[in-house]
Amino acid sequence: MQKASIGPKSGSQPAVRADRKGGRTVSRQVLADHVYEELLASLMDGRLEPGAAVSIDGTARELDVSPTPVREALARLEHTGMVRRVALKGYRVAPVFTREDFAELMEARLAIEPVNARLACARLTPERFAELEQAVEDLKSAPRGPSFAEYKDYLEADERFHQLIAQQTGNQFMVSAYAALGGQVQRFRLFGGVGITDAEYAIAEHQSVLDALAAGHPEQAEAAMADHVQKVRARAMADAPAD
Amino acid sequence: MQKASIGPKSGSQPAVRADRKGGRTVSRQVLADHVYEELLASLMDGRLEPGAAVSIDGTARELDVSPTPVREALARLEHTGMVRRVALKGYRVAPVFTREDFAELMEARLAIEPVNARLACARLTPERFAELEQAVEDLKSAPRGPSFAEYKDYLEADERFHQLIAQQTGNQFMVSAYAALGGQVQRFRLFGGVGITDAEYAIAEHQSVLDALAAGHPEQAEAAMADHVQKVRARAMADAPAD
DNA sequence: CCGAGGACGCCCCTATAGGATTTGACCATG
DNA sequence: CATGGTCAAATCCTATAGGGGCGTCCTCGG
Repeated sequence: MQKASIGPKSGSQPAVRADRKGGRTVSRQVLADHVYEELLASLMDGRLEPGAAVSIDGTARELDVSPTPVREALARLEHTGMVRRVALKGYRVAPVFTREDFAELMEARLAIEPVNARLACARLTPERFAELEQAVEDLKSAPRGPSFAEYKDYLEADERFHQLIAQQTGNQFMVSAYAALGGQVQRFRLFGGVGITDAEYAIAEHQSVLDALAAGHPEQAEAAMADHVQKVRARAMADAPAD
Repeated sequence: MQKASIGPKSGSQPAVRADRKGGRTVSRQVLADHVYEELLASLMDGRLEPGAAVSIDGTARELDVSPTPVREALARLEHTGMVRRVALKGYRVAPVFTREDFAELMEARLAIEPVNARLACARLTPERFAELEQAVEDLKSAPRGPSFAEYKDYLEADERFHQLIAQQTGNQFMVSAYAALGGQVQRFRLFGGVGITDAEYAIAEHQSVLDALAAGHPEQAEAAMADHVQKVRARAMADAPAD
């Protein structure tokens, strides 16, 4: 192994590296975690396209690690639905969504996200509310060019908003239920062809949710979120190529 | 390695075994899958108690495999919430539920399962309905002794009923959303102290859901399921030791 | 044109080494 | 005698290296 990188002298570098951030040891990183995050980032920003093979050995070479941590990272990743595994054949990036997949995804979001909004309303703290406001601000100010790279920030803020609400429920199960969907939603935003036309309306809808939360009206927040998800679905079903 | 089991002569047995079931090759099993299922079974039927350490090396020795497939199995298992991992410290079986955890779990079920019942109603096929009926029958006929082992079948049928409804939605995301909760629910049934007193009422509630499905009334099915989950919560919160 | 054969790549798993942490015994001290 | 501290062994996590088996692709000869 050992490509042209900082080569340990004999393949026995310390198994663990104390990653430091801001001069303080954050939490000792394990190689598999690093691989996981690297793969996740590639998945989420479109570097790894749907259907592409994710070779264990290849990834290991690329990241200059042995296959074992890559296997572990992929095993975790599989559970998110972003990669699929076929025994003895390896991993592939999950295929693009069909219209049916998308409809199912939105149906699931519709079951979960309005409830999240309602629950979040009851437990909202000022700090968390500020974070939500920030996310909406970022949505408004993010550049929205025609290429993916140009509105990556927009997508990121969108995802962040929904994630924050899930976290705000204070319910670990709702958080992970949303997390399971959120990754897919984000991937769909990238590859499913959600147009930028989405943005103008979506911002207003996010604002409505935020307003309801600010006013402390759980039912209204729930309704606003349901409305948002339904409209996202309607817009996407209209825009998306009839596959 | 190599304990006193059917010993391959030099540590190079075929990496793959074509598992046969009913005379036909089902799908070639990978060792990691076997380990996964073994661990899952231990977790679900109470052999592995909450808080217990799940050593990689130890499990490997016990199942007579090398650590690598165990690592992979545990990595997948972690995402189910049944085991927790601390970097460089290893895996432990997730701790017992607190009252708060339980409340959160039921809140999440309340968000997801009634929706499942409603969706399932629309897409119910006769075969699947028969399976649901069977599950309720099994609930009624399962022995309900005082020890865990004696009403294991009861718990299994209970879990099966809810799982079938999730599958019946035809929505992959709802299936996995429920799956994420189902494992925890099952574990709580084992360790959380859901009494057998639960059974008499629960059977009637399941029957109500089934009736609504049979009648083809989605809203009624949704309401019946919501009612069931709420009552399960109420009974458990009353029974469970105030921890 | 086509089929056989070999080379390559990949998955899966074993064996094993290194570093860290815990355990337990043993000894010195109050 | 009890107690605390220290050092060594055991245990565990983490990661690497390597090998077996299988599929695939490319080439080369008919």
